[in-house]
Amino acid sequence: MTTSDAGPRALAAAARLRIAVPSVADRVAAELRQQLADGVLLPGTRLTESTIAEDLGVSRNTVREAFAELAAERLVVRHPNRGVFVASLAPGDIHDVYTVRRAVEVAALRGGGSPEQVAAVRAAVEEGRAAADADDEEALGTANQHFHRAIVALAGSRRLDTIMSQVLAEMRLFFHKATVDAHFYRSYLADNEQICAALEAGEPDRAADLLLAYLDRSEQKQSAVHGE
Amino acid sequence: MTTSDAGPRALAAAARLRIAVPSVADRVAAELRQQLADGVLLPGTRLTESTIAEDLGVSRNTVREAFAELAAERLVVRHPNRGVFVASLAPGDIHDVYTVRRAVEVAALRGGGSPEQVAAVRAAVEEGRAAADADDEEALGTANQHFHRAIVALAGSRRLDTIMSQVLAEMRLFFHKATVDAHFYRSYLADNEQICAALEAGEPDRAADLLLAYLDRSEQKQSAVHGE
DNA sequence: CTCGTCGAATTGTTCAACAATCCGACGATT
DNA sequence: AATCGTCGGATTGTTGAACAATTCGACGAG
Repeated sequence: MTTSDAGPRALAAAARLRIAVPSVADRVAAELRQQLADGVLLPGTRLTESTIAEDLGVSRNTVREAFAELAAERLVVRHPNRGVFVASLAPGDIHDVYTVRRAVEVAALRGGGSPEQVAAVRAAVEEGRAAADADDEEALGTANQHFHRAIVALAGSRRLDTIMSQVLAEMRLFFHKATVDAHFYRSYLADNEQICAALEAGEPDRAADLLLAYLDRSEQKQSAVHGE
Repeated sequence: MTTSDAGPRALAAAARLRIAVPSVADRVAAELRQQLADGVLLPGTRLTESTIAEDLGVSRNTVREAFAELAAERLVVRHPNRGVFVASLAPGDIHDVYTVRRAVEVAALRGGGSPEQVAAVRAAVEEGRAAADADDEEALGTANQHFHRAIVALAGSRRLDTIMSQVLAEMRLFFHKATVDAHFYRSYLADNEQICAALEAGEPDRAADLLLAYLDRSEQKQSAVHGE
């Protein structure tokens, strides 16, 4: 046996270290998730099993499993016997999503957090500031997500983290309309700074109140942009 | 065409009314969920695809789809190439679950709620009282779940409701040990009554504080029962 | 006693087939 | 002309079989 074919062995080693190599269905789901986040697939778009199976060179059954993953994350909806469609959020859904965010983020923030966790929040704030200086709207958006993810991470709960991830993924679905406004995220910079400062000052309750006000404002903006 | 074969047509009618008839995979998932809740399948048990496929008279692929559903709900875990196992919660997971409950339930309760929603909470309290009078431990447990579900329902958020449903489903997985103590749920009756009363009195914040204390106590009890 | 190898069992994935369902188009009836 | 039923194509839901990849335990060599 020669040493030239490092492929299979490297994968096996990775599997042992990382516990597992992602399955094909997982990779398909990841690819679709990416396209959803990038806005390649817009809300309401129909996803045909056979088409995607061909495009990605996998079996229709595998695509089906990927759909199950995405449906569980609410990124797509299944209409029995009709197909799966990219999820589209109604005005009511916007309020619903923000209700979850208020519950999760405020609770996490109110609990304070370890110095390292607080430092992560600070890092996200600085990341946003840097993006703003560079006029990089895209980086500004992701920095904002990092900020809110860091806040939830304060609670140190795996389940809360995944809930937040899903909510953010859902929001990316209908954020594309909003990002046309270049000043959209920028207005949040000051809020993030204030919240972070309050947290660092050992006043998590005040920080939580600020966050609550921020979320209410954000919801109003989103609702305004999104139809009535 | 005769009128004797009402089968297919009845199903079609149901489909039109209910939007859809549950798919086979959904029914398989429901069956497994039931067995998990009933304690027929204990944590750590391995679920073999072919066995379940035979037992339920469905295809292995369909079982696979059902597994995907359950995995998304964290009721089972997939070990790649090894199989799926009934999820078992470590001590850390208990705290994790209660962290989610504190975030979700307290936030929902603090928001108050419509008179009908409050009435639903009251109904759950009375349901528990009746079960206690009848010495029906099982009914007492489900009444308790109804109570907490009703609290979350105060927020009127579909997403929060499903999150709560999943958390409760997870808890049923490791509650079987605890229910040996006949007085386990009974001790919660007074708490529920107090919380409900505060809510009805228009003091949601006080109710939330009571609930918070209740959840902390509940977590301690669970941790004590469950290993260290 | 440790290590490597072999083999059985199970999972991951594909493929092909068929029933059930949906949807649009076409045509008949009023 | 508009409405309604019917038909046919396309897609999904589900099955069954097949095969590669992987795991795990057992067996045997050193």
